[in-house]
Amino acid sequence: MCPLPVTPLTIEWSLLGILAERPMHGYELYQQLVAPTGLGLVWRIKQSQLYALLARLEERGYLRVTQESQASRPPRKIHALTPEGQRALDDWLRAPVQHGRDFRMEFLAKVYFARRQGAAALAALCAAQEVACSAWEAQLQDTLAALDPASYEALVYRFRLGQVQAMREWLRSLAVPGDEGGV
Amino acid sequence: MCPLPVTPLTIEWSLLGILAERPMHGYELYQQLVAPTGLGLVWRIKQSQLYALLARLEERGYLRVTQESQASRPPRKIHALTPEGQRALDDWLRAPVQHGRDFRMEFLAKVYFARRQGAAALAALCAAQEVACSAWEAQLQDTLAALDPASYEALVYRFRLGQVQAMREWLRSLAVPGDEGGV
DNA sequence: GGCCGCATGTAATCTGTTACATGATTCT
DNA sequence: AGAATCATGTAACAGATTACATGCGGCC
Repeated sequence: MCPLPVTPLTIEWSLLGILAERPMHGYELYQQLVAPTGLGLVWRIKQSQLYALLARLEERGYLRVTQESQASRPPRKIHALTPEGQRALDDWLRAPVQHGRDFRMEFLAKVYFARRQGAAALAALCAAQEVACSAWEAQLQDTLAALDPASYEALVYRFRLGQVQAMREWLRSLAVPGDEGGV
Repeated sequence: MCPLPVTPLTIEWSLLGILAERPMHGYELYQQLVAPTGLGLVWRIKQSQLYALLARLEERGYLRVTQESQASRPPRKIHALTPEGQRALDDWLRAPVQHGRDFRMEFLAKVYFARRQGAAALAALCAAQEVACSAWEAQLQDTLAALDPASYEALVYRFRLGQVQAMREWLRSLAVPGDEGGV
């Protein structure tokens, strides 16, 4: 129904994720997002940008908005996921990230939502990501083997290798403990 | 002589770094930058953006530009560092990065230039960065100790801790080998 | 004849940041 | 009286990305 610029690719996924639990108005969503105890730890947003993103998500058909009047307060706009929004979110949640640079924010956000869905969802996500990570590692090892070990390139690849190995170790630590209960 | 928006904070440093070795025109600079054997590995730029950045650096007083006419080719603009540009570059090169997120691009670029200046410059940079990293690590350990180990926050901090530890290990590996010769 | 290399950019678009605007209510 | 909370945004600016523009010379 619109040009639909195909891919949401930032913090917008987190908005969908929060709205999946229950519909909310913008201000409340913002409170959730900046809470230092959860997602606010990995993704930040300005209040003014939030309203812009919500408008975009609505245009894209991922959200439906309804107004709720209040006595002596500005009316609230309640944002709810549409079926398309839900499906897009589910797809995103199951997919591993494809680049190391997307780990520290995007993947940690996925983990945030996967945990809320339960231990099985989390385990599936981690398994998928582990596959991706081990492919990266193999690729890095190969490239590295072909390089002069004293070159700048080799040094860069050794750095990336160390980062990826640390990611994999952390992924394994997620799977291990009796870690299914806590929020 | 202008408003001067204070801080260059991206790939612009790399432009200054390359021009510090010798003055160059934009097109040649671009070739250097995209070479897959060097900086092109960590920082990418579009050709059209390069010209915009060069203009900005000139306005800021870090570069001086002179034209060089050619027979039957568009004239070249040769960009050379000014003393202010050189000083800004030196300051940048000596300073460690202050956030983990700046490691994979910005710090690796610093290493690229520090290596060209010699083993001493590289060692100094690494030592400074090691101090910063060990402070991050201590901070993360402290925060982590105060958290419920089953919480999302703890999981995030454990991830960051792993990344920082891998950075430190890599920093140590840079200092070790007989690694002063190869460009 | 057509494409690649040389060498420069401009224009349009998109995204994010900063600052400001509104206006009632409740807290201190 | 003044500040903070609730709840929405708009406007102006800064930055990056994408696409397009120009024009010659040499190579296949």
